[in-house]
Amino acid sequence: MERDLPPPAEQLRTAGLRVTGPRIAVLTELQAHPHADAETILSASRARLGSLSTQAVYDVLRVLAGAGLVRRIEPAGSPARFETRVADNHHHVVCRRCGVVADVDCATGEQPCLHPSETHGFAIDEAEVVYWGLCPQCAAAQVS
Amino acid sequence: MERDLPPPAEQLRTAGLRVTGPRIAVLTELQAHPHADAETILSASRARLGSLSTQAVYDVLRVLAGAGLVRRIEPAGSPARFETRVADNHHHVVCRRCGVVADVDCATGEQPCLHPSETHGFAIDEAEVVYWGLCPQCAAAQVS
DNA sequence: CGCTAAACTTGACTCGTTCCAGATTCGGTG
DNA sequence: CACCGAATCTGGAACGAGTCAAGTTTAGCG
Repeated sequence: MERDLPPPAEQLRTAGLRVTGPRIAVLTELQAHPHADAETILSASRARLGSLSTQAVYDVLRVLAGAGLVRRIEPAGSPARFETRVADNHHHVVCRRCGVVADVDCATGEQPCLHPSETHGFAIDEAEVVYWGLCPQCAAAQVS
Repeated sequence: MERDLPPPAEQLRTAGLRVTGPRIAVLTELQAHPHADAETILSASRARLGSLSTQAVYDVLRVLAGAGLVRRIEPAGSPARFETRVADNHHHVVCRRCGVVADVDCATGEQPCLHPSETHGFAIDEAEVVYWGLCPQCAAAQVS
């Protein structure tokens, strides 16, 4: 499931971005723990570097998202989460109870539902699918 | 496109909810202007009633959503929006630029993408699809 | 018609995130 | 290897959206 990704420093250089400690720390952390929110990334990266400011993390995440190195997802009722799987068209399952997120490969090939029946004249460029349900742990907890 | 809905008071009674001014005002406003956010609903309902507290609107919306009379949607980067189309399985197109929302009927029948390739053991009960793009107005504005 | 739980009011407050301004550090080109 | 501008820091204030808590009103049953 985890593909080999180029090391963070190389990713940054390829994207034409400066290679800095905070950026490497954030990218590394995100590759290790996908779907983390800003606060989680902050504390993990801070531990990794010794110190790191809140703004630095938000700045870095915005830059990385702008460069296409990370993707920002915002499930309803949850703070924004980030992931490094960007190239492939995949979707997410979100647990209604604990909010945990898992990746789901696209059900119907490449661009799945990108062609709705009627578009109202919109120029559509992305179809985002979120599956809602209960993760195994929460489902078990609910029964008992 | 707009189906005949029972009047708000009747909807409330049928759902076993008390019939109050704020609830009728919110439902009426929402039927007239789907995809409105809480703030818009608040000011419109306030105008309709003379006065209405912020909290009342959030309370009413939560109760109505809980009773299944309205549906809450939260496109990323936008405050929560509400609509009265609840029974049918339909999705939304959201404009990246201005945030306007439009309804889209489900492309592939009843429960469209409700069966992803791999569920990671999740008990999935809903598939939510959001199409991202540009509305006709914003697309035109971008070209010029 | 009167009671009571449900609904509403008011106002303080949380959370996640952004912005601001100036001081400082640091990556990478010349 | 020195410089320059981008990146980051400190820390603060501010934001929008929504919630909590405690007191007051009211719908609707009996």
